[in-house]
Amino acid sequence: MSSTEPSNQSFELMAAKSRPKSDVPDASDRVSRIREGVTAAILEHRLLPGTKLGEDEIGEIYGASRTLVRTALQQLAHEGIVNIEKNRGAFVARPTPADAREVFEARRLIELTIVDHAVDAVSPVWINRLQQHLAEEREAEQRGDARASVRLSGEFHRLIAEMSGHSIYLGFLKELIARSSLIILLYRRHDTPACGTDHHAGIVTAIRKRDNQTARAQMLSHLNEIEAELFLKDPAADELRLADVLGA
Amino acid sequence: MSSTEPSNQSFELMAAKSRPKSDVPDASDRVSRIREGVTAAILEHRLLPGTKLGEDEIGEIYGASRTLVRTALQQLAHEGIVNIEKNRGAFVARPTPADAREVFEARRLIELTIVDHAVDAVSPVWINRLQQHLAEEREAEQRGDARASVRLSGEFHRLIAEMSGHSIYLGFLKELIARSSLIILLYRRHDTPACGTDHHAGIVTAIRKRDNQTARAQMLSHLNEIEAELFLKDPAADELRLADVLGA
DNA sequence: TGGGCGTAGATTGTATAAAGTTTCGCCTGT
DNA sequence: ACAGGCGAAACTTTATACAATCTACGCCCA
Repeated sequence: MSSTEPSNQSFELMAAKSRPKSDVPDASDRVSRIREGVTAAILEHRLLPGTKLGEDEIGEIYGASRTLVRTALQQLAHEGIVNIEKNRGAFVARPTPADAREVFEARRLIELTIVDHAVDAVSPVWINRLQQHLAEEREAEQRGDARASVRLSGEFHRLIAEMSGHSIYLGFLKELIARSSLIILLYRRHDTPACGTDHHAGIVTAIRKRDNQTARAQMLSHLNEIEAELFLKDPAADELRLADVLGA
Repeated sequence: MSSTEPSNQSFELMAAKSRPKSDVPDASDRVSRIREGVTAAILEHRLLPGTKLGEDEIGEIYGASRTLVRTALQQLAHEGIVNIEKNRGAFVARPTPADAREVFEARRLIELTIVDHAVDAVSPVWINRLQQHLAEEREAEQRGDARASVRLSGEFHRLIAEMSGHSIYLGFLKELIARSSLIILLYRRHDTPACGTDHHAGIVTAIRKRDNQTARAQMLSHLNEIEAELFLKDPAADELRLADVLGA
């Protein structure tokens, strides 16, 4: 369970195992399919905050009944990237600036600790996987594929969390990364240069050298830089301000 | 949203608002009712790890259809206190010693930070509420009410998290507290003296004095003491060892 | 007598239908 | 012309029925 090698995910194993004879190939876990599809869309900035996620609509896309769609949406709501309003439906979450500050504070706290564990767990296999990931990031960046860049940038942090072997931190960080993606989409300043890949490379180097202090420092400055690129004033839409001032 | 006063929870407001005419008094949110009922049972050590949570069974208890029960169980599974096995059903989670170590490490990390925020947010209203809670704890302890003691002990930590005004830490800590309850139930050494109330009082005193360092130190030693009372060797049941060795 | 196989019962997974709520358009009255 | 209210459509929520799967008991055979 706390395997530190970059092994296959457990749910993949379970999926393969529990597919005995059904003629539908994806019968393993269709709700996971939906959840990961929507999550990927959010991480790649294809789904914008506030977008309505109708049950029929999604169900038709994935060929699933609303029962399955509903469970997937509830899981996403628990992860904080979807808001479910009673009798209204599910919407892509719209984090407030206050949420954004909380998310980044939590990321600093958790990811600095994760980096420590990652340094302890360093191995050739992991270094290999990290550098392979860096290559993917660079390639997407050169290709100008913004969507892939955003997604890979988040996956880098998740990779280090997996490397730490700390499943609780990993779960927490998954949530924080997904919310960060929404936050960046909402509040990033207009002209943002290619972010992160160099920082990521520096973090990997420090981890490879088992340089605890440098790795932490690099991660901290990386997160701070991301947050510094944000403009955390009241959201652009005026309705939001109204909702904040009057309602909750 | 980030109100630092001990106000009512937002969902309670929503519940009250969306109860216009229904003749059923508990119409607010029956799935929450189920979820909180089961959670309370776990926190009070009435439900033991491994207990089967049949859908029909729970549905009959709460007078709800399986649809709602299923929703509640899925939420609990996401919080890590219930395991759902495909085509087998839901069971109260049985944390491994490795899980226990992760939970307490995460609690140390998060609760030390939460205490800092709580010191910043100190106010007469909050001090009042904390001391009122301490009184409840002492009373339950004198009364010899073990179940109430366990529950209140967890609620103390949640209270400080609410005081910090950091909703993300609060959500994380809720999960960790619930899992801690299961861990303590599974791994606590036989003879355990009345735990915690004195520590809790010390923490409140330090917070009241805005003594940052002392508050952190008290919280740290408190958590360490709880973990020290645990015997984190392989679980009593041998099947568990088998499952760990062979399966995952 | 012990083990393997098959069927029956029970339980969960999924889909569909009924019920309740919200929203939007239209119509009427001023 | 505009404000307010009524009504229908769309959607979510909840319940129920059906299908798939697992567990357990009993029978048969070696």
